[in-house]
Amino acid sequence: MRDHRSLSSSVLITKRCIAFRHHYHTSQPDKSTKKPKTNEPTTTTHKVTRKPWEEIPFLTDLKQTEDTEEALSLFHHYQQTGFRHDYPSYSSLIYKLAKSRNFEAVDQILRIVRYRNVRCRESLFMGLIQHYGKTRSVDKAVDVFNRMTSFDCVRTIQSLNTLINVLVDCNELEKARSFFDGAKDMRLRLNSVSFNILIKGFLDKCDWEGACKVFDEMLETEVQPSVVTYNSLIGFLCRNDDLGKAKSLFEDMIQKRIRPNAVTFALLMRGLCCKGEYNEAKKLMFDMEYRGCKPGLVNYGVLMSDLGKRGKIDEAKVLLGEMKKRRIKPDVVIYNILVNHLCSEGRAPEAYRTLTEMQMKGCKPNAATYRMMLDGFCRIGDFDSGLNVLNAMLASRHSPTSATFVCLVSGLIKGGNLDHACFVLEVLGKKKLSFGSGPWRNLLCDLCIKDTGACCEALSEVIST
DNA sequence: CTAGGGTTAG
Repeated sequence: MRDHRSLSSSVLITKRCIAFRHHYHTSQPDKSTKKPKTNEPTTTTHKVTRKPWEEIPFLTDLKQTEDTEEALSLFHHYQQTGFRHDYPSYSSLIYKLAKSRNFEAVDQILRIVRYRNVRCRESLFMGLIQHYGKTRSVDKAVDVFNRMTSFDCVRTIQSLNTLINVLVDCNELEKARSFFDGAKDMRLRLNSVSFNILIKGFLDKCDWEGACKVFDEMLETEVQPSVVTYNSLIGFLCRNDDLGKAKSLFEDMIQKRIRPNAVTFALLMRGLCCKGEYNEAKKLMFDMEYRGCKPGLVNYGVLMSDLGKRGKIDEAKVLLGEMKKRRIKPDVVIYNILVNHLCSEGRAPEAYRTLTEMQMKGCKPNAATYRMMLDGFCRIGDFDSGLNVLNAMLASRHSPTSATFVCLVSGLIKGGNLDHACFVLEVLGKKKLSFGSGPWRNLLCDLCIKDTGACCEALSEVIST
């Protein structure tokens, strides 16, 4: 019972935020809104630490809108009331639009930006290139890169690296290479990051030789390899069970006075774990400290996930205690390791306690945490708890996969909890999510056994949309 | 901007 409170209170908080936004919204965006009355509890409690840009009313409002259409109309509304937008306005809006994949609107705003001769920062375009990368729109990403100088923006090696990275991630290694080679013509100087990205590209294709060639090229052009360079290579070798070569690279970097960091050791530790040498890995963790490198979250993560994989979750929990003793604050990933393995072993209630614990420690669960937790409850057939997690999840603006939706609805129907099944279906409909006809048929079968009208209506409603 | 413990999607 106690566990449920923290989740439902977060629902309440969100509701308050919405109410607050509504209030703020309807008032006129002139100077009077900038300084709200002091007896308004919302504004005084919400903005204890106020960032400078939050003084700008448009940005304050924009920050609280989730819908892109709403964001756009807000933008135009401010403009009509005589508010003069400047770079912070444009860039925040563009970020928001790009994040929700509304690229037509992005272009539209960019046209205004160019028309008004607003000087743009490089980071804006880097963000855009990355967003196009996520949608695998390679050509659009290249296009942004080519056009950015026309926005009175200085292009540095950072944007080129961003583009090369997007190309590599989109499996366009040849294109990446040609931009890499074109750096000189753009009067940009390749740095270690550029090389590291290319090396990653070859390693992703399991082309060790290719990666080594780039590495040699790096040395020839006198670009110093960094820890990251070595970590990429060592990581690959450890993943592919070549610990011997990894160790010699490790020696190589020390000889070159490039200091290994916590990640380097984590990679080697993982290599050891993969070979079943957990104890050696743990020894290495103590050894690293001796070598002047403090163990961090990554290192504990390696050990904990290895224990988890082998079903020794309780030992992993012991490590959690060890971390706390050493004043290393566990983060989401560490908690997720526990939640993940607890759930897959059918220990969902325990995982749930872990989830509430992390919340109490001020560590916010993320999409993965909620997904694992919800799936975990579905797995053991505790659909009411699952529903509870779903609510918390929605309150923090995350969403389950449609497979999970199916599982949850089906379970609720079978348990005779038709009201809640309807609720979940409505959520599904609102999210405009859907799934194939197979799952629908199964749901209908479940329903037919129970046979009720209300849920049938909900079903057909979702089907029709 | 690059490496990394978990996971993760239309």
